[in-house]
Amino acid sequence: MFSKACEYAIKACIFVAQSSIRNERVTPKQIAEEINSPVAFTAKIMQQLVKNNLVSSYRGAYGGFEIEKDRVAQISLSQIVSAIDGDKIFNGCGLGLDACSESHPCPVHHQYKTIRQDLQKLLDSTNLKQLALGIETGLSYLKT
Amino acid sequence: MFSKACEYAIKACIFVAQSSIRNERVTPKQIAEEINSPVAFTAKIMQQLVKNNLVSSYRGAYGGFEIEKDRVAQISLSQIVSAIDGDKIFNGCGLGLDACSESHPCPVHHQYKTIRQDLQKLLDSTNLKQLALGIETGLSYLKT
DNA sequence: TTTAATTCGGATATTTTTATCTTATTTATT
DNA sequence: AATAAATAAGATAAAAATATCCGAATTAAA
Ligand code: FES
Ligand code: FES
Repeated sequence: MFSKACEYAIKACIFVAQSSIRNERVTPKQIAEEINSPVAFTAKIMQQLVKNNLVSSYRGAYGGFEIEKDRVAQISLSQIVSAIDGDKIFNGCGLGLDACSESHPCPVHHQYKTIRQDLQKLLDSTNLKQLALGIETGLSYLKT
Repeated sequence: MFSKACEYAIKACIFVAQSSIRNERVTPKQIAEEINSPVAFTAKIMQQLVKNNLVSSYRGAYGGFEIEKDRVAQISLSQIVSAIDGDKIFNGCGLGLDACSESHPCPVHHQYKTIRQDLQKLLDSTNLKQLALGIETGLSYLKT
């Protein structure tokens, strides 16, 4: 469904969000530890998230990554997925035709469209605040 | 969502089904032509489908691939997807945790579970006969 | 001003997926 | 028996995804 990079990105964002709510910046090392991911690869992904304006970074001592508190509830999963995996998942053809279209549909178009829309709705309506809260209250987990 | 191999497999199966209904066997070359895929790679995928008993193959002159007419309506997309991509898509964690579980859920577990189930229902309830008919009647297309 | 801690960027390495090539084997027809 | 047409199987290649490494730039604090 999502690329490994995207899975890491989502989990990383949740952890950063959770920390940011507590006014704490975090380093790639801390993130990797918390979400059980390779450090350097995670750092690369964080750079992409910064470029896409989903996460803020601060260099030097006492630096690290954070998400502005006010924005935590505004950042949806779909934004993160788009930033890392692009939007093929939201508008691409399920069978890999060059484009998904009503006028030249693939055999599974009608079925697939529904799933795709449901997925988008879901990712649109799920934000980092909700997810961070789930972790905070011990209802869900970022690693095994 | 699906791997390239799986996309090819689904399209190939639809074409083979359509041909089988007309009592015609098809070669990898014909399949590749029809679904716009690399021949040799497609041939490899056909082998996997044969191993998984979804498609029958016949060597030698007048050989090729076919699906027993009676089985066309019994073969669902989920069987094809399982054969090529495995069942991670049906029961794996959306964020890549080792296992998806109610007692140790990832942050998106509840949301993701719904999508996953909807997808499975859909793939379970869609069979090759329906899809081949769509192609046959010009309602859908296997390539751009 | 030095130091330590940090992100950034580019180069490189490894693994997986996608794709190709080549040879062997099977089979119907001639 | 020979031939031609086909799948099977294994080796190899190319591309993409995943992962690592290292040096440069930045920054707060000592
Ligand atoms: S054309 Fe394939 S999903 Fe729309
Ligand atoms: S634990 Fe992640 S989807 Fe169920």
